[in-house]
Order: sequence, then structure tokens, then C-alpha cells
Amino acid sequence: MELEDILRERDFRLTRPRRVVWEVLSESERHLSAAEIAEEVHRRDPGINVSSVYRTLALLAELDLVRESRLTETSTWEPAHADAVIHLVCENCGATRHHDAALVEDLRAEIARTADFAPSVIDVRVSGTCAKCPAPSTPR
Amino acid sequence: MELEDILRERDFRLTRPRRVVWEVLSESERHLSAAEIAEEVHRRDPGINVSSVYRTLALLAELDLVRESRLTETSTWEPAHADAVIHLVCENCGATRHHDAALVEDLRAEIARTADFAPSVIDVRVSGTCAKCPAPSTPR
DNA sequence: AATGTATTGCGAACGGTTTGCAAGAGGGCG
DNA sequence: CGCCCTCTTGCAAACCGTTCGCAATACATT
Repeated sequence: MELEDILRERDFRLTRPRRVVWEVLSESERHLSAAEIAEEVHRRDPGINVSSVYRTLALLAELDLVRESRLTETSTWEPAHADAVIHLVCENCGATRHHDAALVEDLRAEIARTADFAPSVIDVRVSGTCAKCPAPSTPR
Repeated sequence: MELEDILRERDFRLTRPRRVVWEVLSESERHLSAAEIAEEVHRRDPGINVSSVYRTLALLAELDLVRESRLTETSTWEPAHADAVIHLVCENCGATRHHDAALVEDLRAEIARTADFAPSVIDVRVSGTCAKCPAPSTPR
């Protein structure tokens, strides 16, 4: 996880905004919205501008270091992780967790076999209620 | 699929914008963006305003008649369909197709069993290339 | 240290979505 | 059938997250 090397390799400079955004993302265990990232970055260095945060996120995504998820209304960011991760989104508390499921690879095979389609990335988003949460107050 | 009854039942009125938006959505086989919907609605009745389209989409979603997907950058809309549908999004031509996969239900069971989580809706989004498309010109 | 260039901060622009409000139209009732 | 009440609409302005242009800054190389 040497941000510097990855940047160098592609002739990008290691700058303060880039380092701080990357730190924030890699230290977080949950998905963060652009606003949350900007806020935390700003907390660590008030001199870093929002537009740099956006530019950095775009760059890191380009480098496949972070991944943008559009699971909920506002998109969120997280360090890139291996494929085949399932996102569990709690309808009640809003938390997003990861979960490994062996079946995802089976799914990939099934799709490749039956759909005339060559799958690359598979995203599974599961809405529901996590164990810590009571049933949603406003069931839809 | 009697839009009128469903609206009545909840004390909403059947108005022209609502009827036209619903028609456009239910006649389309693919996902439509808000802009596409607005455009087609406007084609059928130039008097219908964009804001009514948005308001109608929100209402229909509330009534579970349509579903908003956030698969790509801009979100798209489609008539609500049964759970467990897989969305195949071609990285090349951008088309979104549906695909049934029996394994989704197995996945649900696996999650319920192993994740301390009660799944309700499962969304599977598969990026890849569809058979009609050549390999993407700009592989990422 | 000096230099050349990528990158930043800033503020303004953007574009899709939402909102406030007066005018308009469903539809229940007489 | 027409009235009336109220829900909806059209319109235009407001919003808000994101992007952009540009001069100033700060990386990295020498």
C-alpha cells in the first residue's frame, strides 16, 4: 500500500491533499461520502480545498485505489477491495458492511454460461436489517 | 396494472402527467433516466413540465410502482419488478439488461445463514460485455 | 538552491433536482 | 350537469453537490 510508489509509477506527484485523502479513506472501516471525506480531510488540514478532494478521489479511482459505490442516494467511497464482495446495507441504521459469500463466484459462472454476457465486476447489494437493529419502524 | 385504482386507493388523483409518465415507463423495455422520461413525456404532451415528471417518479416509487436504480452514474427508472433480478450492464454499449438467475435465492439463504443480517431486497449488478459488443476499446 | 511543470486553492459556473406559489384541473356531491 | 374544495401542476427561481478556469503554489529533478 505505498501510495507514493503507485503515483510515481504513473508520473503523478505525491502531494499533501492526496496523502491526506488517502489516509482518511484507508483508515476508515466504512464507506464515506465525498462530504464526509472532505470534512475529515479539512479537519486534518484546513488548507485543503474541497475541489482537491474531488480531484483526488477521481485520480485514486482511476488508479484503482479506491472504489465509488452508488448503493445509496449519495455515492460513497472506500479503498478498492477484491471483487465479489457483498454489501449489506441496513435499512434501519444505514450502515454498510461487507460480507464474503462463496456463491458469488458460482453466480459469475452461471451468468457467463446462460446470459451471452462476459461478466467482469459483480456487485451485490443487499438491503435488509442487521442483527443489532430492531425491525424498521416504517416498513415499506 | 391499474394505475388509477392504485392511486385512488391512497387518495391520489389520476392526472395527465401521472398517466403519461406511467405509460412511458411501462412501455419501455429498458431502464430510462429521468431526462429520457421527461423527453418522451414531453414528446407525447409538450404541456407537461419536468418538475411534474420528477414529482410523479417520486410518487410512483413511493407506491412501489417504479424502482430507481443507481447502477450507473445517472440513476434510471423502470417499472418495479420481482426481486432477485440481475442487472447486466454492458461496459461497452451501456445497455442494461435483466437476467434471471436461480442462484440469487441461494445467495439470499447463504446471507441469512452466515451474516447476522435479514436480507430483504437483493440487487445484483454485473458489469461486463454483452455478446453483441466487441471487447471494450478502452479496457480499464 | 533553482527550475519546470503538475497541482492546488479559490471562486465562479454548471446541471440536475427541488421548491414556493398562484393558476388549473380532478372528482365527489348536490 | 355544474360547483366547489383541494390536490396538482406549470413556471421560474432556488438549491446543492460537483466541476472548471486560472493564477499562485509546491513537488521533484538537476
